[in-house]
Amino acid sequence: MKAKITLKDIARELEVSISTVSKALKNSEEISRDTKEKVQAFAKLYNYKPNNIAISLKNKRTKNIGVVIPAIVHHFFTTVIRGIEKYANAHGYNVIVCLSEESFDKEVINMEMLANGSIDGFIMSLSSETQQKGDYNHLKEVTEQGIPVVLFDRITNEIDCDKVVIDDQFGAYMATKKLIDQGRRKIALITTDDYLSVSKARTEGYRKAFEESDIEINESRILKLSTMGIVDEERIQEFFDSNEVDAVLCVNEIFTVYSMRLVQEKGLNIPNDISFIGFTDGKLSKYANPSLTVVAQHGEKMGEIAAQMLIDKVESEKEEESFQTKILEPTLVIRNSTIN
Amino acid sequence: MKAKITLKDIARELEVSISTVSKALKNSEEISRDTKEKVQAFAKLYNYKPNNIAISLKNKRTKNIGVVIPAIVHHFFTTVIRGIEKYANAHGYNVIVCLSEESFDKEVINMEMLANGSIDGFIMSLSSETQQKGDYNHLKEVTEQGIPVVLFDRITNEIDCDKVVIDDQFGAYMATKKLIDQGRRKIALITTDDYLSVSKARTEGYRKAFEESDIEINESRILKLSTMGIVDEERIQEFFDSNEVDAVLCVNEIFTVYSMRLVQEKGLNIPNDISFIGFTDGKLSKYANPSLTVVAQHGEKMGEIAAQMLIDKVESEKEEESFQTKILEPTLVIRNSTIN
DNA sequence: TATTAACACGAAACCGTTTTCGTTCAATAC
DNA sequence: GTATTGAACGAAAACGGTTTCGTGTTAATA
Repeated sequence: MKAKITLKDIARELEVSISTVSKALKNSEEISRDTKEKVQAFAKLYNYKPNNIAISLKNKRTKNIGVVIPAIVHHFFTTVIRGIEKYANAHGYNVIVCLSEESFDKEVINMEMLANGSIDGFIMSLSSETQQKGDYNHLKEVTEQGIPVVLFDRITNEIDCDKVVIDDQFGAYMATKKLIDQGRRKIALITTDDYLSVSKARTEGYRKAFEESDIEINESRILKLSTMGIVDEERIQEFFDSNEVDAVLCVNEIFTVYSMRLVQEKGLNIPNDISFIGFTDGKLSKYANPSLTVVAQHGEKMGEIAAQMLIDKVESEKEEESFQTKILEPTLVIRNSTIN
Repeated sequence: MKAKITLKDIARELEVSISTVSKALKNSEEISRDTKEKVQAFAKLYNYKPNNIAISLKNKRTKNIGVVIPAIVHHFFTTVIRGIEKYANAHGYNVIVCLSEESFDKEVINMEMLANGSIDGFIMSLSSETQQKGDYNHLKEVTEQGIPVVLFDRITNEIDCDKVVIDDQFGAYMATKKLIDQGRRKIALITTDDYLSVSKARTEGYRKAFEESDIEINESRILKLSTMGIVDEERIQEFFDSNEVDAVLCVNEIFTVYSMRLVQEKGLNIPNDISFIGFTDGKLSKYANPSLTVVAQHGEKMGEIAAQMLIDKVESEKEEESFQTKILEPTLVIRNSTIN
């Protein structure tokens, strides 16, 4: 086991000072050509690599980004991580991922762990419990300490920071409108409780499309399910047993594919008897049978933008308190669960 | 913006030395009750939290685990991350995730970035390009430096370290055997090139089941696809056009669901005309239509075990060079793509 | 010959901790 | 009254770098 070599080791071997070695490796003008070559050759030979921790301590910069998300098994979040990774790595940053598992406490603990020097900034999406409680003190604390934060997807207006979201309301509006235009009138909405910022916006978009077309909404056609844990299959079953619907808009992939299978088992044909539109352009949608028409959220893009915003803030010297909210346009990906 | 408070700040305010503050906060016997109370109260008031970076530098321990995986959009890997996170967080460790995107170069770069002090150990699954090249020098280097490594799923025998895998051969054997027992004889295998350790093992299991039942294998029923990029839909199409099969074993979810839709479009009934078994018990399988019988890999469990093995090594003082390979048993999850 | 400037390098502070090893002072023992 | 002990605290080194500010040497200039 050959231990890592340090500046001190090189200095000792070459009988120069640590400062000289440090400067020589940085190709400083101060150091003679001879010495530089000697030091650099030696460093290369012994595969010297500076210790990141020491550098972090000195510059008060870790080149690490903390990402706190509610879950990782949701396709949308994994695509966002991918986007973050992509941009961050290209700019020399590492990504530390922490899962809140939709729990307020875990979110707080994870942030505290990371906030004490481990990272230069946060990219996060709020846990549903946090949004339900409406308690954002942990976020306030880090921003007050001067740690930049970028919120994405599940955001809050109570915190002043950069944000990236898609226009969820428009996405739902667009989808609902399409269903209406195709002559559907009994359009169900399967969503989650309103405290989730995205679900609320999507519900609004759904309502807006109806209002604009002067169609009355049948409130019993709106089903609100819990975000926690597994899908409440029984409630979905009941819902379809007791409601007549000719189209369904769902706020995530799982709700959609599960519902689709249910109505197929009842003997209905998709999309002839009933149309489906989901949110998130993931694999479930792509490989569903029939393949699913969805509102694409462009998670990877979102991740890249979030990373860019964060790194910009981290690397900008000035302390301007100007925050922006980027709103991405969702797009409708037409597949076979709607009439073409 | 209130900046983070340090030991020095506390020391100055309270007119004691830094050492005293440090000891007081650790409840050292050396410090008088009075002073301890004073210091602790002050620290609490100003929400003092020690700087992780400084501590890392001092103890040469970061409490960070580096995870390098080929991709994150595969359900299996996300479940493993989840397991790692779970165990790691419970033991005070953070998880730094890096994606190699199946690229050898990215794998090397990521490891080098992390190996210079950022992490205490690695948990990783090899990129397909790495397995293809058979070049493991980057792994050798970190192990020689004394950094513990745990390999999972896609492993190599050329590196001495702890490993966690499922018994892929047995998994494939079990699945194939089941199909044979149900009277299927024209069983196709859709897999990837043999350089992927897992694919190789699965192919062996497939062969073993045939040998044991004294059935000749029709080599044209084995389809090898690339791991890179997207699914080669054309080759799958051709394959089914030119081969007569009554059952299919696929080494991942995507291959399976795509093939299923294809044969359904050709008018075949699953599972009556043709059975399907896939690998990985993910959402695609669960929500496919019909729901998919799979060989479950227990990714979360795998992640937990990997994290446990790594942390054990990291925290064990002694330098015993003993490595173990944990082999998890896969289980067959029976759903509706096979005859019950 | 004395002054000066450029050059090449080293000493030391610093980042924020931990920890070892004094040191001071008062109380006790002899 | 002196030596010993222990309690309570501080100084300083260490972790591994970066960076500022000397400093000694040499060569060019006055």
